[in-house]
Amino acid sequence: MRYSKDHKAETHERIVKNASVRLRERGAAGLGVAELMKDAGLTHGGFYAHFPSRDALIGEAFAYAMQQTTGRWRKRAEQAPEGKRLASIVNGYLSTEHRDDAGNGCALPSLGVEASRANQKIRKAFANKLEEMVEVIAEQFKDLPPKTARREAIAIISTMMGAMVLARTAGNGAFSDEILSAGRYAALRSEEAAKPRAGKPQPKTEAKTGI
Amino acid sequence: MRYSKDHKAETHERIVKNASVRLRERGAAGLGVAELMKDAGLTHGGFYAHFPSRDALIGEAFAYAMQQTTGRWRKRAEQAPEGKRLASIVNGYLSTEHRDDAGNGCALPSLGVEASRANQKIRKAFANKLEEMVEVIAEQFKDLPPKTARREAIAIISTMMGAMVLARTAGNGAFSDEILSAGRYAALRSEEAAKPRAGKPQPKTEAKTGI
DNA sequence: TGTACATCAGTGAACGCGCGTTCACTGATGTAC
DNA sequence: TGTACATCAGTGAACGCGCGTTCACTGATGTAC
Repeated sequence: MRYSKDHKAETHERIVKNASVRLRERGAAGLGVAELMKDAGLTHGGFYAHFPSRDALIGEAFAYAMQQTTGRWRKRAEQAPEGKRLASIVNGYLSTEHRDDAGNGCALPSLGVEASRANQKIRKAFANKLEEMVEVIAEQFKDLPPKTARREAIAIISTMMGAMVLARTAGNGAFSDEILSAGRYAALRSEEAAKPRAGKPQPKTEAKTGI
Repeated sequence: MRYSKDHKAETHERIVKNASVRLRERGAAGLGVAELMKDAGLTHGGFYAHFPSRDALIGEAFAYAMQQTTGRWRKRAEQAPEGKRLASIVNGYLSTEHRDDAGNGCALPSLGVEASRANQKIRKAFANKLEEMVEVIAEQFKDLPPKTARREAIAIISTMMGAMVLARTAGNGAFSDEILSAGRYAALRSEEAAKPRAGKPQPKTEAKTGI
């Protein structure tokens, strides 16, 4: 059979999107070429008309997951009314829906560790996307000096993604819900504490090692 | 050859310990039976005299990593002088040494995601160890009501492990160091903010979804 | 408008490598007598 | 004290399955004339 002009590109994209969901659900070790092609309604032989190798697809699937993630952060930051943006991001992030749907969720908790073990190309791309996320959050702290705003942003992202990983590890019962709740609390408190306000001293504890 | 009474048990333990380091470094997908036996100075055929299957070893390696992790948390909490315990834990955790030696480090950032994808036995064991870690940290907040102390503990652990994952993803340059620093700052600020003190209102932001 | 040919996304059988697993064997030392 | 036998942790060749990859082929539609 012969197909319309964009047919191949559409198929390619469908394979990558499916793979990106599976990648976030199960990690790279859980991705089989045959299964991915079946997901896309094809047989495994056609795979190499789209990708030079399985590794190449995994690279694209990583990239897609990361790009989708940063896009969503931006979108959410833009759509929420000013002053409630961080709360909107944090509450959406540390939700049971997000916890229970890793495949369509943020790439940081599902792929961060794997990215840190991957080849340099993936690591570098991942670090770049992380930088973007830091900037999106840092923009919510316009009153603070840039370095301080970045510090706040990094802290919030760390807390959110850490709580998400722990919540998923704990399953979906009371303990897991407690983790999500504690994470929301801490991330939003972070925001409170960071707002410079008359008469409220900045915390004095500072790092002792590692820099 | 014939060996001393404890020889087999010692070999078994050596294999498990090596595997646990490799597991934290590379994840379960990176563990090959032949390589692990070579690490222990043996040939691959003898593996099945020690373990019924590769999966069984991975289970033991998981358990060892988790048990070692909780043991260290306890030890560090006991050894530091009162009042500096949390700072000691946080600064030790979010150090470049820990970042650059995942194989001998905390099981949460290296194995948490993988545990959440593993079989129920590993998941359950992992969640139990996480509970222990929460309790170790919660004990540092003796002044707070138990539920609040747990919330603080969970927040600190989330921030620490999240920052560690992100720092490793970012490599070992300036951005990575910045993440460690921001994590230490936030985790220790969390401690400050949690201490009930006259005239200082508790933060009012509360979770909206997910519980 | 109709016919012959080219194109190329997709098919499915087959290959081959890596790796988990099996198994007959080894050989040093402990035990029985 | 010496001899025969039992034990069993470890050896290394071989098996076989899963899975990534290759390749000759298909067949519907576009293009040339």
